[in-house]
Amino acid sequence: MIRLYDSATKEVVPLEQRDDGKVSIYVCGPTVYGPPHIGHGRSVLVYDILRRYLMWLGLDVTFVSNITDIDDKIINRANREERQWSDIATKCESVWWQAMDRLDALRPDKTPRATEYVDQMVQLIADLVDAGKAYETTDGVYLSVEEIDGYGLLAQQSLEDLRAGGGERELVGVEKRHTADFALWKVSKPDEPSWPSPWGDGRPGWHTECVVMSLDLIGEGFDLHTGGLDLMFPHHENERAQAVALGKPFARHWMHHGFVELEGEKMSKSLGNVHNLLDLTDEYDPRAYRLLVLQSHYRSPMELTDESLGHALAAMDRLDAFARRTAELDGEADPEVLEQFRQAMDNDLDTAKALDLLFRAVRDANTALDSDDRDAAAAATGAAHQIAGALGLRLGGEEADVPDEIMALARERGQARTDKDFALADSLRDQITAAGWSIEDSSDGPVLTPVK
RNA sequence: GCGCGGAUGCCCGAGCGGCCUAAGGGAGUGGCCUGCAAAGCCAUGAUUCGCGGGUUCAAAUCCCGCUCCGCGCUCCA
Repeated sequence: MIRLYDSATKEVVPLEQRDDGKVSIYVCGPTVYGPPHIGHGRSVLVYDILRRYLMWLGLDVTFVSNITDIDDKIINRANREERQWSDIATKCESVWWQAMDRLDALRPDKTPRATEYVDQMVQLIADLVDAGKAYETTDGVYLSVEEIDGYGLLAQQSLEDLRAGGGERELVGVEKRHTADFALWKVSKPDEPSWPSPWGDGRPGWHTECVVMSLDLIGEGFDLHTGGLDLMFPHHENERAQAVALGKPFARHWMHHGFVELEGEKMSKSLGNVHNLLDLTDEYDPRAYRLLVLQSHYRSPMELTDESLGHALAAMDRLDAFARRTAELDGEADPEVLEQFRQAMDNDLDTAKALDLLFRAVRDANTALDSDDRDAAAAATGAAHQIAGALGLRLGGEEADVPDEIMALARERGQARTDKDFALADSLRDQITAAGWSIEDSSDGPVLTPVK
């Protein structure tokens, strides 16, 4: 069984499943108020890789990722730009999916939107109030964290230390009983979007959204809850607190991934060094980013530079060249390699090791082909394709349609080579190159590929 | 201030007590192959793992201190 680091226990433990053969995963999705940045990209890729691997193992995976389509940030932007908040949410959501598609991430099985769940959120908050775990103030409803067993589990800090805090805490909710108490319901100001509730018209707090949606769609005691390191506290802590307060079993396992860094600095909006994910995928083959994500461990910080992206691109070229060369081969994947792959992945998603195995398989296939051992080549090739597939790494790129004029030049060059007129052949090759194509002479004739 | 994590070759990054004379990728160099290339293959590269102590028969891996970096304690993947 796959073993993963659990942020709650700080140990690598088997991912126990609630139901045999099935895995339920809830990933905290984006708040749609702006374009996704490369940090979102890593998040999406990490969990896409996890999901594909579990599916490759033959498990029945239910993957839920929400869209937070109502939030202060959306409202603020709407006010600033004098637009409808819902207009911003809709536009940003479509851009989000566009970016995800470019990364070749599988769409979630379900994508609940917060606004579709307001009734259920109101119900949950009412239950918390009835249970004496939440209280009403003039600006909303708050959860009393002192009432929660084990609050601070994910924060890894005592309530006392949390209270001591950094000091820049915003002075919202001055009626709060404890600084760590958080809003379940926010009474809205005039002109703000609102929904009716027993505590006045308003909107749900962020932390309430994810508990309600996860429990509704994958149920109590679901298997895995994931997100970025920054969501551990307070967001996940607070989701859990609500479930605990109502005696509902929540996520059995917590997984958090590390940040993308740009030259040693965390990339965040406040630093202004945001790299738009769509810009990244415009400029680079998105597979290069996936490769980089695979190369580093999901919990480690990851450095992202033009240089590292360039290296990844070169590595992709190597994989693509391999795929082209082995396109005709067909055979059973080497079971020993697959077993090693499984062991690596089961060990807290050791994707770096998995890539190691992939590249070794590629080299083995090439070597076997060089010595005309087609059986060995086919076994290694099969393993390479299995691994790449399980990691969501598409090899070979698209079959390029070679334009007639390029084909004509290639044919002319072939004739020139047969005639041993190498000066002409070389000048034809120069023309082909200038037109944006590369030509390789393989044993099966020339291979034309567009230069990216 | 409190809590958590990181520092490995030219670059990115695995490894987390002996199998490390430290994966894999990229870049470099030399060779094989090729009409020449490209692709591919082979070879080469850290006597060393931020710094200083310590534990151990044995440490990149454990402990202590220091330096630098990141994350959380506030909205954030």
